Amino acid sequence: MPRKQVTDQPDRKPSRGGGALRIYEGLRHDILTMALPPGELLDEVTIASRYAVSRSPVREALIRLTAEGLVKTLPNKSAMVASLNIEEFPAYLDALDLMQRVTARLAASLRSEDDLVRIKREQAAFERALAKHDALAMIETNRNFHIAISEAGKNRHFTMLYARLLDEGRRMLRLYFFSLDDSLPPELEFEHRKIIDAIEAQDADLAERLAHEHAMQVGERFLAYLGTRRTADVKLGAQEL
Amino acid sequence: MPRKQVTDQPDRKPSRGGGALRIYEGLRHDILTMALPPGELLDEVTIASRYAVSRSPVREALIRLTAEGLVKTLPNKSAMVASLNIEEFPAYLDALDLMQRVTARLAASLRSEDDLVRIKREQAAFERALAKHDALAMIETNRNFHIAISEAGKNRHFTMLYARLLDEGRRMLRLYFFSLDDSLPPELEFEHRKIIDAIEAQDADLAERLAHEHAMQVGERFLAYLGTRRTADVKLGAQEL
DNA sequence: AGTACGCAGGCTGTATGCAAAATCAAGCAA
DNA sequence: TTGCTTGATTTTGCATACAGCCTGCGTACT
Repeated sequence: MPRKQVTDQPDRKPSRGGGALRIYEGLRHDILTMALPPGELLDEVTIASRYAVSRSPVREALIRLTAEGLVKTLPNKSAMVASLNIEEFPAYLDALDLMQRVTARLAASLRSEDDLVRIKREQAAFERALAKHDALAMIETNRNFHIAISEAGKNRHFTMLYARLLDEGRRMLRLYFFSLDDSLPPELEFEHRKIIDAIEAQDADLAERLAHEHAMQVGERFLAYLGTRRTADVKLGAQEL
Repeated sequence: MPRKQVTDQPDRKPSRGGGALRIYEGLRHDILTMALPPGELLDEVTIASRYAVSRSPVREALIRLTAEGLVKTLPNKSAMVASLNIEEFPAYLDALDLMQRVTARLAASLRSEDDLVRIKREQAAFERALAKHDALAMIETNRNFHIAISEAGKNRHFTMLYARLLDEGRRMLRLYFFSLDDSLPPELEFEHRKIIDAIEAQDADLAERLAHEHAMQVGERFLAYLGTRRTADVKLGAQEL
């Protein structure tokens, strides 16, 4: 006879209500890691069969992702993964900079001891990912580090926008890391640590300035990546360009 | 014989896809105007019957509203209109102030002539609503005025957060206007005009300062409203308090 | 040859059906 | 009276059914 289930975690039924959430998180993860590249078509029946559910929860997940801006949908047509528009990069960087500055400043002023230990824990996770050259983990832990700072600032609205910006950025960072072959300029680690020190010392002005510099650094690195020309030294033979 | 339809607007079928949008906009409007007060239960079948559709498009609308934070939903329970949490007011005001400042500054720097005429058009609509003592129209045109400024700043992310904040604020303003019996201190009109002038003159510093003062004014007015005690001078008879 | 039309297939938007979960009330026990 | 259990009812979450829109291809016509 079938033995009684004691631990209820292992093969517990998807507990009514978990379906849509599972798909939402799955799609979200795949989009942010670029497993689903920008422009990829997300037709409902394909996704439904992939997750072994009906179209209803898929639809719910797509609606939520659309509301977050990660998915675009045209009426009566398939949804698709939102593309990252390079022409919006300046505006993106402006927004990221401002949020980074304001969250760092607020965190320095309002942090509790608990906030501090959480920030340090996230930074430790980031450094572990860095040591392992695990690009995906780096991106995710970097995001979590900054979110932890933002939450120490205790302003829901700033945290929400900042989280959206950082998630949007995850896809750009993914491109960047691809180009770096999963190794990373370790300055990021030191920049993070200096920010932590400023927050710990409750020096709001310093925290803001460091956060600003950090944002500028990230922006410059990404621009430098966009500037890399891998075919510049390829000899193209006799024809003149 | 039935005459041929030439104009296709009048009784055109809800054109497949309009259903969910109609419900979304309807609910959104009712929530923002407090026709649906915070905490109101939104059960799907009731709404579905009210809009004469099935539960599917209702569900879509509720999901979208939930993603926007206007509706809260607990698993396996009815959705409800999100409550405005008074304890979050300081954080709200911080966010509103920052967004107002940054959008005004950007608008002053980046505005085009078209932006300017649109801003002035929205302001004209606001002044008309003001003259008519139409509280609902005032609230809506005020929002549109500020959104127009934000869009002149040409940063999608700021505009998005700002729009959310202003919409959230519409519900608080509604309370405020209720207390004022639809009359409004006309300083708002002059504050708006001064901001427009600064944007027109492309004086970013001035625009930011005025926007900041405007935000502070609105915050103070709302706090003053919260401070009004209408029963303070009521004689309660013999019993000592 | 090139274009317009039509039809079939696929996909989305909406409606409906069904079962798990929650809520409520009555009944029972303490 | 109070608290707990139980059954009915309501409501959500998911599955399925159906209908309209879009696409693509084939065919006929210019």
